[in-house]
Amino acid sequence: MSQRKVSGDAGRATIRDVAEQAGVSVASVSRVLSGNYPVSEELRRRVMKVVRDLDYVTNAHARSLAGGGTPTVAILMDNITGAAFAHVAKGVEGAATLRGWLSLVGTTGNDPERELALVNLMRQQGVAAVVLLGGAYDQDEYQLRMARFARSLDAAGSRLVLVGRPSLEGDVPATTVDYDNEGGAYAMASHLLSAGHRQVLVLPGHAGLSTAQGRLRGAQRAFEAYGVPFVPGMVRHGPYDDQHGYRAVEQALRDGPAFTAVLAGTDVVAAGAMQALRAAGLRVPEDVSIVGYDDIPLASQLTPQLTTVHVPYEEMGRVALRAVADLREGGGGRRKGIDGDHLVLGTHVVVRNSVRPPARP
Amino acid sequence: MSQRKVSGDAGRATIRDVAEQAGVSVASVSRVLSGNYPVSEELRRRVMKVVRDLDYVTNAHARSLAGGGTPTVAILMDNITGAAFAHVAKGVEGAATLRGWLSLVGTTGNDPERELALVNLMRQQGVAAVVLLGGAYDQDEYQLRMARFARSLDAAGSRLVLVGRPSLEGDVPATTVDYDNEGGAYAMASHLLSAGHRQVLVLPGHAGLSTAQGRLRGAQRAFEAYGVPFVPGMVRHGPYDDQHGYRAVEQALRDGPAFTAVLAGTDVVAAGAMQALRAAGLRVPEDVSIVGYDDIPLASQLTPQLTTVHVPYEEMGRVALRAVADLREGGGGRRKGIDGDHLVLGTHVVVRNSVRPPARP
DNA sequence: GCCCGTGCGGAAACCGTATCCCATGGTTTC
DNA sequence: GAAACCATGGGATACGGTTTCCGCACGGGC
Repeated sequence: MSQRKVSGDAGRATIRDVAEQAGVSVASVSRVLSGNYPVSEELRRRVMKVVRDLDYVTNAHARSLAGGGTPTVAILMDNITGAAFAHVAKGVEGAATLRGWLSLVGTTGNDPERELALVNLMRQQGVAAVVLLGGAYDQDEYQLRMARFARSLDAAGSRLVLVGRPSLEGDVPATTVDYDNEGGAYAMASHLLSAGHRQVLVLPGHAGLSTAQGRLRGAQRAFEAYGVPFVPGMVRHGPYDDQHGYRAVEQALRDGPAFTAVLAGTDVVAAGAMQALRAAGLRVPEDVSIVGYDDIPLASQLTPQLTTVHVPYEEMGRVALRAVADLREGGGGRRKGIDGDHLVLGTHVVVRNSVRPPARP
Repeated sequence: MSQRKVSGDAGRATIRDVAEQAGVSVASVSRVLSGNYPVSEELRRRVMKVVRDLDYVTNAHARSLAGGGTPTVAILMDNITGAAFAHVAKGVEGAATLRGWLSLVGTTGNDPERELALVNLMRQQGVAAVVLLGGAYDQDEYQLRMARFARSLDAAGSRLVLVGRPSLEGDVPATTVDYDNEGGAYAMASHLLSAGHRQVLVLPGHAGLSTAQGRLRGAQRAFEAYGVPFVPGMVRHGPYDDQHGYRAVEQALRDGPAFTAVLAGTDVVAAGAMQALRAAGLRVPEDVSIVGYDDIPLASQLTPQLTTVHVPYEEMGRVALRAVADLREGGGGRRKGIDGDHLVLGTHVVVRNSVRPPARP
């Protein structure tokens, strides 16, 4: 009676167990399972029967160690419950699954420490790519931190992908997938201006956030293009949540300035703004027009349905994954600076029912 | 000049590189890093310096293989973008991160084949637990399939956790985390009935879905308790999306029967219903009352804010992870049938502004 | 001054799989 | 008929860690 391993004990069956029970060598089992080596029909049958009997699955860790293994992509974001992020994640995950890749998910809660810890954790896992989602605060420090991440991942044969974040300056091994944030805001503001609005309450988001800054710039440019003075006092910064939308509108209604339209930084902010207007007895869009940004499902679930900027979040996720997959298959040669490092997708205004020309007072 | 490995080549540094450069043995490096063995301060300093210099991280696959490794939990769901699922996922992920666990995510797209493939994939990964989210169709076949999954995972030292799904009959090694679905529906329907509504359009969801069935049963029981006949013709089955809510209401308004309130199966369905009512020129709640289920953020973003049933999704996620973590730490002894295999969390009605007593015609 | 206990570092045996290299037996070719 | 060849299967090794077992050096107590 051998000391090796009590048959039928807990824990999973190994390839050795299969080999032993089938009366073949370990190498043969491996070959049957991976199928990249000619084996006789007889051998295949014998092995597969034992595999089924033992309900054997290969150990992914061992396989990875030995060189094979399925590639894994890590998705890191602030918060899974954000609709926009969730759509990007869906895009990444879907594209990953399509080519047999695995997806890991981690949330940073907007904490640089946790971000660092997670990137390191992913590096340990030997992921093929780390996808970082969402806007960034504190630009200068951000650039340095990301550059470190990028080089560190690159050294480990992995790749940093920035989605919806500012791309990196200098010669940094990273891929950026972005959308025309400022252009979308420009178009959205133009839509309001061309409807005749001149007094627009602007809620771009948190002042330090890169996406908010871009959306504000786009709006400003539209005002300039229309020759309408852009009054800084009409801008209210704050987080991307409905409470901020509510409070900002509530306060503006109480303390001024007067406005005939609200340009919200996201659909969620617009939802809050809409509630505040209703609470004050104002009708949308008859009394006040309102527009959002992102085009998440919420936008079409509100009444009236929200005119907003469509951002192809899910496709950004797919594109991000495709980019790293291509890079990985395209050959190991570092193709620094080649186009494909920075992809920009278009945005467009989706016209629904939340905008009307301003009422003549 | 050794053939071993060209220093500075691509690929990550190994523990051997660190040992060599620090002039110590591999074992010492391992001991410094895992910290479960006394080492001198001098050694620690020397090793850590090289670790930083080389930007070394341990190889998680190798570590797992050797016995250690960070536990991983797999979250499998239909669709990441569903708000309710996302909250559960957040709960699981948060609790996992809290104890240093990793989270894998996969989406099944409601395809049993993909579910099977994913469960196998997770088994290969050696995950500590597989968490399956969401209601189930086709009860009898579901029971068999899950029982197989459960046993298969159990044999591999892993654990199946069902969240918001029917629990398994018989002696199956699985954990279920559920909420009082039927009770919530009972309370919600009672709320409408006690406000005086007698003609209620019921949109419970897809006829074959376990959650929809529970919500319908709860509503029925409430009608019985109030002595109000439950008219099957007032029930409209369909998917959990806003289009279904819209169409069902639109059609009922056109073809009858008459109703003074809508009992929607989810908040999203309620949002669609609300739109249809508005489109028909009816006011909510003055003309028609409406209630939802789930209490996702959407519920409080609609106007009027939706009265709905709060389901503690995020906590369910946390509870699910805690359950498997406890099981794993509590000792290997299979404690079949012990309480803790089936956890049920409470639900409660959240009263907002979408219900009024019916207008006297 | 010797002995023994203690503390720490090194060598080696695993973990489970993929793959390289070689052995074997039968078939083809000259 | 012998040599070369093909197809197939087995043994050994590498992957990058962790951990056990051992031995060495050092210091204190008698």
